[in-house]
Amino acid sequence: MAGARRPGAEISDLTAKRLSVYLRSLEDLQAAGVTTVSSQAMAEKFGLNSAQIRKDLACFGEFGVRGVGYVVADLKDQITRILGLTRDRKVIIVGAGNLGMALADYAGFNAGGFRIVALFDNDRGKVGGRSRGGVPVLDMEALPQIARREKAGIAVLAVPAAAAQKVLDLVSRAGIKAILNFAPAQLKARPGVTLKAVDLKIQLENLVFHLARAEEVHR
Amino acid sequence: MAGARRPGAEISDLTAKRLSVYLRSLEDLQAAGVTTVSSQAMAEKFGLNSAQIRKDLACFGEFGVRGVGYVVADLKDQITRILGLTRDRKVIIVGAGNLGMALADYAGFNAGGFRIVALFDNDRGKVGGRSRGGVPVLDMEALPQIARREKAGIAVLAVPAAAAQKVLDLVSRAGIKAILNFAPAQLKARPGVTLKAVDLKIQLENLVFHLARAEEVHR
DNA sequence: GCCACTTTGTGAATCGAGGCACAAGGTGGC
DNA sequence: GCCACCTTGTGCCTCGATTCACAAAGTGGC
Repeated sequence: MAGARRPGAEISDLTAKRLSVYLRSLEDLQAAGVTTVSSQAMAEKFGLNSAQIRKDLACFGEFGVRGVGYVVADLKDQITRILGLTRDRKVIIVGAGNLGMALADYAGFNAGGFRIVALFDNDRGKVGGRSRGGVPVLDMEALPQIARREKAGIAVLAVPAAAAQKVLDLVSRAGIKAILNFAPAQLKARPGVTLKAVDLKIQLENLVFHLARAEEVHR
Repeated sequence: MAGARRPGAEISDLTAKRLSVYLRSLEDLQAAGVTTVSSQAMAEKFGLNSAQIRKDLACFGEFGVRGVGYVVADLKDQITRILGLTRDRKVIIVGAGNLGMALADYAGFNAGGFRIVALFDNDRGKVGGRSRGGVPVLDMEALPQIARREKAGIAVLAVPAAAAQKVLDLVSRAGIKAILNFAPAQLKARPGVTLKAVDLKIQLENLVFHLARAEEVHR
């Protein structure tokens, strides 16, 4: 049975994130020549509950074979399809500072269906240059036009916090519907736009919080 | 009633993350000259429920004044103390590739009580150099010694996925108890070590998932 | 000093995610 | 073809997080 989707079922974001994890694991398994895998085996591999894995997968159809498990190659294809990774996606990065430049060249970003087409900055000194990996730095004013022409679906914000909301509005108006924000600021996206934040400072502070608690108990 | 902590109460990680968000907001308010703020006002500021904010704060004592709200300066100090941000923390970064180098110079990482003392890499070609911002790149073999001498509390992993688990074990053995992992891999930390993952690929894939769903509905 | 008003702190209700346990369904041996 | 065995898919339960709603407590005006 092919791809019997259930359009009504609302998928939790947590489930979607786990699907990415499963996919990565399946790629490893496939590379290792494994052809089938049970939910139990996958669960042990990364400290999850096997029922959870089965439930996550069951959201989208019945991919498993009872008594056997899941066929690695099939499941990989299914998840790839579910996640929408069947076609390439173009990404633009706004902010050509340290972080923006590094992200532009970061291998993890330019693989697996993602391609970074341009960096944007409003600093005339940076415009016209390229990242070490060759991604061009363009003027912010060209963003709407380029974004539409290239059909960029995703924007990464690597700008200072103070500018972030303004830039978010700009890229939203340019028709981009998915945004990854690295700026340390709580932004508001208009409906229909998906906004994810990667807040490094909060992550660090959270680590310190755990450290401080551990020290306290120790005392 | 100064800092009436409740040692028994277990604090959720979600609460701790929100405290960081509150702290940032309080800094803004203080800079803007605001002296008191109500939970209601903060809630509106970033789309949260006011009861949640009050409950988060109530975990650690009674900081508010009924009928008035919270005194911005006091609350800021309290949260700073709760999060353990009263003293500086030294951070090491493992992996001097694009990402590691960028993180070393990233302003958000070298502020607010964090200081990056060194990068480590096992590539002899990189060892001996410095990041643009001046952070030295040292040999991986020196890591345990340097980490202990500098009393580094936090390690950031910016190494390839294949090496990540090994590096995690190494820094754990060096006495580091808090680790931020950027490698796209599911790692296992020993008990007593806090491990947080920032998985950029999963974030991107998650965005694509939302895009794909939106496109589907559109059709 | 008293009262109307505001906002906190918190018990109770609600909601959602994760885990358990088992019936349903498929496989391979004979 | 039948049977013992294995693993999926799923109803039910548990637990924690969020939200609601209200009594308690402080403020400012008069």
